Amino acid sequence: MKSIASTSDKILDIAQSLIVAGGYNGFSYADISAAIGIRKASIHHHFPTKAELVSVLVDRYRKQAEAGLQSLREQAASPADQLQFYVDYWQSCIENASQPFCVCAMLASEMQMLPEEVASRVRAHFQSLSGWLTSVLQAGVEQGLFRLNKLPEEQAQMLMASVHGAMLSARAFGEPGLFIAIVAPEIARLGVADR
Amino acid sequence: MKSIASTSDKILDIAQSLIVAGGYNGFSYADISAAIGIRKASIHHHFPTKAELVSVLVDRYRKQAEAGLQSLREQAASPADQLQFYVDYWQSCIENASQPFCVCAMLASEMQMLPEEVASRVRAHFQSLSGWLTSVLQAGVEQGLFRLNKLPEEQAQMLMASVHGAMLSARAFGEPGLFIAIVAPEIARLGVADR
DNA sequence: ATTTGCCTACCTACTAGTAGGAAGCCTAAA
DNA sequence: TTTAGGCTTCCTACTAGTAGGTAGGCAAAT
Repeated sequence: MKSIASTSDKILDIAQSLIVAGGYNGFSYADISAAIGIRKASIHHHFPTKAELVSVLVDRYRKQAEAGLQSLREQAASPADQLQFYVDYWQSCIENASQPFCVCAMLASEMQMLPEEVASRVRAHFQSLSGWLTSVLQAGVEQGLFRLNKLPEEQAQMLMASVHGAMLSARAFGEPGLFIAIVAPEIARLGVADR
Repeated sequence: MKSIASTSDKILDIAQSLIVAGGYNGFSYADISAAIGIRKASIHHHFPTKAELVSVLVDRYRKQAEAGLQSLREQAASPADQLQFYVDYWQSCIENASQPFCVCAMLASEMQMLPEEVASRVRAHFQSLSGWLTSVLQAGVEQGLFRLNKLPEEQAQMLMASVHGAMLSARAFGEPGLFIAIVAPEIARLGVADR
């Protein structure tokens, strides 16, 4: 139970939800200020520049994501379950609107005009996510759970694209259920023959 | 040969490229002004408000897209070719960086903070695109070219998500070739057994 | 005694949008 | 044929508000 949340954590929390909603240019220090009842200048005390704030934010997000994915690989029974938990996580995020989009996917769409320090961190997240997916697929193949007709890294890229595209469609249509409707068949297809 | 381009067309052209790069909040009237050598106020003459400008822009984009997709269905030999031409179009756009992202996909990611008049138009594009894909898949099934294990509309949603996700990945990794690497196997998979 | 966290007060640059006028063009009446 | 009106397009000059960011002070904790 983490009852206390430091001011800088609160700043990052609200900034993250604002980025998820509207991207890098879709929020301002004034927005954060209004949301957590602190003056604009005080936010600059914690994060001198916007680029720095978002860099720290992405670092934090990456650390959380990598920890979560890592513990999934250690705890979940099989590679198939690991994938299932991964998409279930996003499904519930989207369904209850808590975090209805990946912050790095959001930022990736604005890649071309992101400060370089942010862009490189977003790229790094994409790399580590595709790496995780690749290794899960690889493990699944070795255990005879998956039968891929592509290399694991290629299949991982396809899967990742599906997940991000499904997020986008769910948002575009305003239908949260669309996410799992698109992604579920995609992962089901990896199974060998199946029951 | 359309040698002359009206001022309002030039405004829409540059606005579109700016949106593709940075989204709705990623450009300003000043940016357009600087790019085409006209004063800010003159742009307001053509498009009184930003929401109106982007609405007209999306309308124009939708008309072009629907015309293009429609003529594809009339001209391309088979449903398989139609899909191929569709992804080839985007591949070349991404490869030569002319239009390296769908303007509606870009706007869809910002859906939550778009003016309603813009949001509804973006939704409409997603609907007509998924409709086109559905009917092409349907025709392919009827001609014995495709064997789907999902309903055509479900398969169309999956395909659309793949395309948008692949655009995002290509952008995130800064590797244009990633787009076709993700999308090509996805459409190849639709074919019956194959040669 | 210094650091931390927040404040007031301010800055410059930029945002979308407005007011009003000048120049050119099209049409139609004189 | 000329001229008058109206429309289009662009301009300069401006507004109120917001952007990210800074300077300096004050109080409490270390």
